[in-house]
Amino acid sequence: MKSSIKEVAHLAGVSVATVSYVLNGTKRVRPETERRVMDAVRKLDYQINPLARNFRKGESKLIGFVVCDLSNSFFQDVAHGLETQLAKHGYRLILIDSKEEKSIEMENVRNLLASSVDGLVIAPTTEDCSYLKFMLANHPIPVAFVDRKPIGFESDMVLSTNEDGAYEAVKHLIAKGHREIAFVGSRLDSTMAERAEGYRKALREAGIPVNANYIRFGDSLSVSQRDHRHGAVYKHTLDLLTKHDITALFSGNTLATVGAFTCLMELNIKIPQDIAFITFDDSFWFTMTTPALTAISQYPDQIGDVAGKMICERLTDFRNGVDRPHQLQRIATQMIIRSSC
Amino acid sequence: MKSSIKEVAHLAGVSVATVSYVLNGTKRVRPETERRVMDAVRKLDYQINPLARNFRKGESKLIGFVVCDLSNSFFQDVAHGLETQLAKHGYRLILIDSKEEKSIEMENVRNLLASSVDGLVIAPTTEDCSYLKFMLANHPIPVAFVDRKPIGFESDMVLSTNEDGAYEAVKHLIAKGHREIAFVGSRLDSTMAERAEGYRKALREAGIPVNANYIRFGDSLSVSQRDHRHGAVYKHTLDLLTKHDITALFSGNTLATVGAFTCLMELNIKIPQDIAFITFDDSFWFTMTTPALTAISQYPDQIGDVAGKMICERLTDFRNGVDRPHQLQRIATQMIIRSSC
DNA sequence: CTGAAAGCGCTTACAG
DNA sequence: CTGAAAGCGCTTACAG
Repeated sequence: MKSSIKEVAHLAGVSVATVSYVLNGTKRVRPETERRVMDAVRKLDYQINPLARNFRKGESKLIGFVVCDLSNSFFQDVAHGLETQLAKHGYRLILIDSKEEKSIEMENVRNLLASSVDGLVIAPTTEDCSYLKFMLANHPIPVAFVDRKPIGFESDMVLSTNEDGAYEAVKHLIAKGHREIAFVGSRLDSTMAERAEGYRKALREAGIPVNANYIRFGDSLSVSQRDHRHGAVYKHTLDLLTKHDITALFSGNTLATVGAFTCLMELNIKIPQDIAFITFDDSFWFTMTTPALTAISQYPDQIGDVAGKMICERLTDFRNGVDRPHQLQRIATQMIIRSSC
Repeated sequence: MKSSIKEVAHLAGVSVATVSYVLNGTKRVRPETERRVMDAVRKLDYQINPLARNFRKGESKLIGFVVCDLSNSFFQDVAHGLETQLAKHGYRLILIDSKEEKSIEMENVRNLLASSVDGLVIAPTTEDCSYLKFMLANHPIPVAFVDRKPIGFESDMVLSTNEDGAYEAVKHLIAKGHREIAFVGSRLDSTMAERAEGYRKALREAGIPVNANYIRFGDSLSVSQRDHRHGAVYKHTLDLLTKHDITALFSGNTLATVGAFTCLMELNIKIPQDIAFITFDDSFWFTMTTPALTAISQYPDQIGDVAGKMICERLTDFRNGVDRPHQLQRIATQMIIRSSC
């Protein structure tokens, strides 16, 4: 069975304190002593008991990632980048899905706090995150938000350059001669608002009047990509296509693209001949459609990576009692031109 | 700050043992005493310290899921089902990606053991899992395998009905009049072998000779779906299409479909007119292609769910000292007919 | 440079 | 039905 520090100490002929010191490098010991300890460790195949250590140090080495919608591959990629970054610092990731329900998100945070995670990364379902003020009142731990801006709770954030990316997309459309450009998003939240702002900015700069009727948002009742095929965005697209004279469509995210593209397919509208199409966020299957879709690519694992760094920095700050102001980092997007515009 | 069981005991005027008993329901106490304890708990907003409890009980309440390829949405769905099931039993999931590298998988298992997970679910990168015998020698914990059969280590498994599903797919093709049917898989492993066997069985039953040259497997050098577009399966498909007279193609998994379908698109081959196409495993984007793809759907969250149940049963078995034989469960697949055949 | 000892917050035989 | 106490395996002031 597993051996403990006591047996190591006994075999090495030293105290448990000394064993702890050499194992953690937390105090200088004589080289000769260190050798004896390490020999004993090897002989017994000793491994530190993390349960005991965590308990003693009052940390779990666990970071929770509360994701608004885990079926969205964007967040899976964020999780991947986050996990990799955290592993470098000896932390593990616990992933948990909120299924776009605020109540589930709150429950998730509560559970995670109850299992004493050392930090939290949150992709919030909605902007209102004031509940965190209460929940974290007694156990202040670092929190970083990704993808969406919270309201009612100040903390670190990492987001894509939503406005710039959208601006670039629409500028590209305008350069191709389009003036009747519509924007569809799966739902109006802070992120989609930023993208809509980039859309407006590009139009304004080109002297094209902004038509409020060309800007459409869905509801967010459903979370599954399957359901989005004939969801609110599908209907908006249908309306835009049949009752308005648009020549180009800018989709605010992949979820919206699922609905918009399904509509385009069903109406048998030729892209880019009949309509130009561009979408924010890239997915690997955008090359398997006919035509392949031009997209503003985000870098989700970079977002996760940066969020992980922020959390780890905060954690060492906490230990050292330093307190830095919250920061917001933006990860640059990039336009990938394919065949849809 | 956080209060401890001692303060609760003090406030309630009882011993810490009693508090522990009522909190855990582990011994009968007088209703009156229980009330006093619960009052104190409420007054202090006391929450049990899981770090201390885990340490004391020698468990972490953590289950590790070591995934051969986390970028594959199939496994993300398995993880989702697993997580949901484990949560019901008070366990949390730690997800970790092996990127289809055996050495990373072994490293992951080692790390997870070092953080003392209570159980392990593994989607192995390759069949050889004999390393587990050594790693688990000193800390025997329950292990369940998903999706792929291991060799060299006996444990519980949950797999899809690969042979039956493939058989059904090929029978469907035969019923449509096809006789020159090729099979492509991303890589030859136990799962793909089972699917190939279903393919052969359907042919044999229909009296169609099995042409060994019609069965192709890729290598597994790359993990990313993007790279599979022009990977080994792409080349096999190109060869089958240009040098052989096949009329139908059965793809063994989504990764293979990425390569095969890309090839079909690039050669501008009309599906199903020029060639019929069916694939094992379903993905939501199969409705966004032209045409929509007929698929043998798997139920990954059910796989995860069952694996979770198995682990939890083993865990209670361990505690009670019972030892049951290992079991293999199969989750049924279902054919979803769309427009590609 | 090293050790004896306290203590982290629980759970659980054991005694009454 | 309840409590006093041991002990899980570490880390860390403190003393020498």
